[in-house]
Amino acid sequence: MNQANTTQTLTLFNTLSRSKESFVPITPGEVRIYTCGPTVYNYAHIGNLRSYVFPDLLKKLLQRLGYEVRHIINFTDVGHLTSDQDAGDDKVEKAAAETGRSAWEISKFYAEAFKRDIELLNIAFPTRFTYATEYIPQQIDLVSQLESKEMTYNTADGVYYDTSRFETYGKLAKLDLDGLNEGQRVSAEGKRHKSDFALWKFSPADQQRQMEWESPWGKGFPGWHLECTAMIFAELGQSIDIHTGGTDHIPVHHSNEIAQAEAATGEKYVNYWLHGEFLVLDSERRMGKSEGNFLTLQTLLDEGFSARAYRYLTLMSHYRSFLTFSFEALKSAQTAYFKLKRLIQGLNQGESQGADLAADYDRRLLDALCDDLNAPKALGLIWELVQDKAVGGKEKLELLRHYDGILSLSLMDFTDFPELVIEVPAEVLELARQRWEHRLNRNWAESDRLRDEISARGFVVRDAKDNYEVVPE
RNA sequence: GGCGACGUAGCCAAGUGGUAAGGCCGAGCUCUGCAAAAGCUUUAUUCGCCGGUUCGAUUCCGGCCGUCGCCUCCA
Repeated sequence: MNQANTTQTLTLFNTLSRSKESFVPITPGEVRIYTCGPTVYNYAHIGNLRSYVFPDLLKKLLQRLGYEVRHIINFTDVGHLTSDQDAGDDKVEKAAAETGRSAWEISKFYAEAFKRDIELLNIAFPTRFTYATEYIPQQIDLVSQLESKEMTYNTADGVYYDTSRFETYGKLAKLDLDGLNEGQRVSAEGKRHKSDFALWKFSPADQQRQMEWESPWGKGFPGWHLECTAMIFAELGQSIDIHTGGTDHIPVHHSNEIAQAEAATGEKYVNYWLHGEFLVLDSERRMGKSEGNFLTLQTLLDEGFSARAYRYLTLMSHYRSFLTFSFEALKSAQTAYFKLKRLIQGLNQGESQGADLAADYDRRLLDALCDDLNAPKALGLIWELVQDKAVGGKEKLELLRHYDGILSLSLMDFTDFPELVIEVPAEVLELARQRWEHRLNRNWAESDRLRDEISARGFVVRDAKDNYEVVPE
C-alpha cells in the first residue's frame, strides 16, 4: 500500500498553459484550494454538482499523497445579475421578490440545500464554506486598493475596473478583446471598454434593496467577481495553489479575478487553474438554470436513483470531457454500481494471495488518479481487480478500502441496495405469499399469473430452494 | 465575428505510433416447473471522411464533414 509521500508525481491540466503540468505546491507539504461555489438563488442542478466532484477527488488524492489541504468553497449570496452584463436584477433579490421570502432567507435556504446535495454525493465539506456577504469589508478594501492604484473609474452606477490598465488581461482565456461580441451591444452605460467590469454597484435611487452596504463610494453592493478574490485573500492568502470551477468561468469570471487580484498584489494569484467541463443532455445541449431544463439531485432520487450512482456516473467520464447525461446512462451506472458492490460484498477477507499482482494494481490505480484525475481509468481498474481470480480477497479489500477513500463511492457500504432501502408494500407481500402456496401445489398457471401482478406493481419474486424473496424491479 | 472542444461498438466511456480498458445492454450456456438472481462464455479486423509522414496511425500533420460550448448571470 502506498505510504503518504509527496514524491509521487501528480500531473494536472492547467488552463493557463493548456497542458498537463507536474504539481508543485507553493509551500512544501501544503496545498491551498479554492472552489468557485454556487450562487444560492435556486437549487443546484446535477450539472452544477458535477463540478464539485472533481475538486473532491483532487483534495482526497492530495491528502493521500500526504499533503495538508486547506480548501474553501464559497456561496455567492448576493449581487448576481440576471441579464446584460452589469445590468438587470440581482438574482437573489429577484427570487426573494417572487417567493415573498427575504433575500437572506433565500440564500440561506439554498446554501443549506447545496450542502445536503454534496453530502449525498459523498463530497467532503471544505475546510470552510465562506459567504460573500460575510466579507463585505474585505471586498470594499480590495476596491480601495485597486482605486489607489488607479485601476478603477466611476460611472453613474458603480465603480468599474479598467481592464485596459492590466496588461495581460484575458491571458487565461486567450481572449481577443477586439473580437469580443462583435456586432452586439455589450457595454453598460458609461463603461469604457467591453471587458471592464463592476467592482461596486450603487443601489438604485428609486428602489430599496434588501442587501446593501455603506461604502466610500456610497450605498451599494459588491460586483460578482470581487467576492472570490476577497475571500481567497482572507482565507488562503495572496497566492494560492489551485483554483477550480466550470469552463464557463474561464473568459469572464476567472479572467477578471486574475486582473483584480494581481493588480492589487503584484503577485501571481493562482498557480493551477482547473476547469471542469459541462454536463450536457443527450442532444449535447448544456443544462442550465437559465435554460430552464435542469434536473436536481432530488429529481434523481424521486425517480428511484441513488445519489451515489450519480457520483459513479460522473466518475465514468473524465472531468474535462463533456458528460452526456441521460436516464439510460444513469440507469446503467446504477446497475453497474450495485453490481460492483455485490461482488465486493462477496469477497473473502480470509483468502490471501497474489500480493505482487495487488501491488501492481495499487501502482496502476495511483498512476491513473495522478494523471490528471483519470477516474474512468481507475474505475476500470477497480473492476478488473475485483474480478481478478489471481488476487485474494484480503488483498482486494485492502486496495478497495484505500482507493474508495479517494473515489468515495461507499464501495464497502452494503446497506443501500435497493432491496434494502425500498419497502415492499404489504399488498405485494401478500400476493407473493399466495403465489408461493400455489407454487408449492405446482399450480404453475396461477403462480405465474400472480408473478405478473407483482411485476405490475414494480417488484420481482426470486425463488430459492425453500424460500423466496421480493425485491424492487 | 472571435476563442475553444469534441466525433472510438446499440448506449456510457478510457486509451496508445505497433495492430482497441472497463461498465450497461444484447446473445449463448449452466441453474430453474417457467422465470429472476447468480456463474461461465461471447459481442468494434476497427476508432467521422479524405490525403500526408512512417516499416507501421485510431493515436502525428493537413484538409473536409458533423456536433457542441464560451464570448451575457450560469459549473
